[in-house]
Amino acid sequence: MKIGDLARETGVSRRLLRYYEEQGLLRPRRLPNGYREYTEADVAGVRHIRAMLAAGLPTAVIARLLDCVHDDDGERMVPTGCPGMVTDLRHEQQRIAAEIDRLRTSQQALDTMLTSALRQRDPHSTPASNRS
DNA sequence: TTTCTCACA
DNA sequence: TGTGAGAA
Repeated sequence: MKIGDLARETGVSRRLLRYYEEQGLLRPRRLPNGYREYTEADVAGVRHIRAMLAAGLPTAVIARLLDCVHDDDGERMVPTGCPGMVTDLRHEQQRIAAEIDRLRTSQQALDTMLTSALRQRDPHSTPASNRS
């Protein structure tokens, strides 16, 4: 199928499908006219890519992990196990945990600034309620 | 319709 | 990570 067909079937824009190829996530073969030719397997492939992106994985990692996953009769993405896969996932999990810590620190700093700014404006107001 | 590239958020 | 525009 051509890029427009895959875009329709997956709901992912043609532009984005080209971007995924550029990142090494998809490897369509080329027709003599230079057009990309995709297979049915690429439909599942795009679903897997979307799922991994949603999990916060960067494209470089997804490129490695994509071959370590297969499709469970129609719907689910199932890990088949690859050397290094668990290591990669653990590493990403740690990276995300660190990122959350960093964001928490930012949030705390902003809360402090906001509280003090509000006190300047109205010294009698109660502290800002923090959603944390 | 599709390709690629440059620029940009 | 993802998009828009322009030219072929």
